[in-house]
Amino acid sequence: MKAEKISELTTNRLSIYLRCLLELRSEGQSTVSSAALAKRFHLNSAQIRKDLAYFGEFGIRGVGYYVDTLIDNLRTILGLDHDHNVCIIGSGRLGTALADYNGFRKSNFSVKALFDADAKKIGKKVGGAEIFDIKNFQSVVKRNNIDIAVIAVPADSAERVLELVAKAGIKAVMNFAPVPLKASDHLKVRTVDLTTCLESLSFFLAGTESINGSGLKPKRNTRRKR
Amino acid sequence: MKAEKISELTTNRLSIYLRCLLELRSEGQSTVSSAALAKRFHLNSAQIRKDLAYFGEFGIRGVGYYVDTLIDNLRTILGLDHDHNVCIIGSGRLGTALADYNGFRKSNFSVKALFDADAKKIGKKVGGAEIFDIKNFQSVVKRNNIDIAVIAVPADSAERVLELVAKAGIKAVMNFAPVPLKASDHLKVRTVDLTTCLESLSFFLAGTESINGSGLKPKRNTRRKR
DNA sequence: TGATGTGAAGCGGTTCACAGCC
DNA sequence: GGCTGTGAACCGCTTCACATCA
Repeated sequence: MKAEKISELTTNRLSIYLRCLLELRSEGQSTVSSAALAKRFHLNSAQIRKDLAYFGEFGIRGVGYYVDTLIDNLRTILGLDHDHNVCIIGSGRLGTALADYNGFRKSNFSVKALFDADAKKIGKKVGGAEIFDIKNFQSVVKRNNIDIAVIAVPADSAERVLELVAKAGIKAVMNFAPVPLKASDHLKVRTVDLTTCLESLSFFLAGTESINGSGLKPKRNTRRKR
Repeated sequence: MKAEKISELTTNRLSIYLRCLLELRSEGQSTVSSAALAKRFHLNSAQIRKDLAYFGEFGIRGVGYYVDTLIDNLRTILGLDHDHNVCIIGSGRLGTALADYNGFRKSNFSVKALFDADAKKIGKKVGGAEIFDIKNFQSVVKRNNIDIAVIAVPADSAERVLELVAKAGIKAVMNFAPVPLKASDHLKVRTVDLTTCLESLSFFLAGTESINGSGLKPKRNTRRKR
């Protein structure tokens, strides 16, 4: 049986839809049409309908969607109808910040453990979770029913850590190390690459400078033919 | 003059290529072919060539690319041939973690200031940068030549902060608030949405459970026709 | 009437495959 | 011979437009 052939883009949008619907519900709305949802949150109505229709017929023609039931359905689809236990590998600046970060603690995700190789850190607590020795990775993962791993180690350790994660049977990984880890079919990796993100912004800035400045393209030796 | 019609996907890849080339250089390689680069880092050779060719003819047929000169060219293209000054708005857990985070301090990006509305925080130092009152945003930005803003405030303040950022003339924004901020032509926003990322992983996990478990799809009321 | 669900068209990005050049 | 640069084919996602149904 194929895992799923629903693109990451779609699942990301489902998450956004859920968030939007929660906002609407908090405002007391009980139904919403795809058009209204789209206008309110700068989305595309056809895309909303298509994304949702992939999982069932949740809407009512002439009416729209019931906010409450659509929220329930999205939560089920996204696997948010049960809790997820998260571990963070690497308790440097980023790792501890993430452990402490509210976004991870809210909703259905709770950080159950951190890991490090540095003996001085082991045993300390960060945001309610203990730092364990990476040597005990597998047993701590099993004991705490951890199903999501966050990789927050330096680039050169990331590959090795991923193997460890895979061996422990974890199937979902959020990777903050600036390396393109290759996922297998049974292990999904989402890489959040802050450096790439910044450099991409820098590229954009380099382009705007030429607009505000001389009108020349930024200096690039870019004669098409030499 | 059009800003650029180069996709975000392309610029992200340019950043990756640069990183890969730096690694090759540190290993003493002086030339590399697109095929070798692709194989080594799990990329696609045609895509590498196409991405690079967009900016000039950097390669030599029969040889490949000179690592050194390609690095220089990529740095120029990405606007990394000069420094960028970054500010972080919101000095909560995430904001301070980012200020402290090495990834932001390395290379050409340096965090020059943080901002907050909480009087108790103002004046404190985080990772070498001071926390300023958000009221003085514009003047601090000007004084420090800040050209990139990181938004690390709660969702409900993000929109308001973005206006402030735009008004101060900043054109590049990295957004960690879970809201789809809409960028204008002159202001580029990159949103890093950790919640969406996690929920997308959760979706994937919900799908794999059916494989390991009963063979049934995860419980969704997904009869196509009712 | 009003909004969904969906085939079809459109579009952008990726990959192929090869002519052209070193 | 080897590898780049690039038109063309391909593929997948997005958007359109409308038949369908409450």
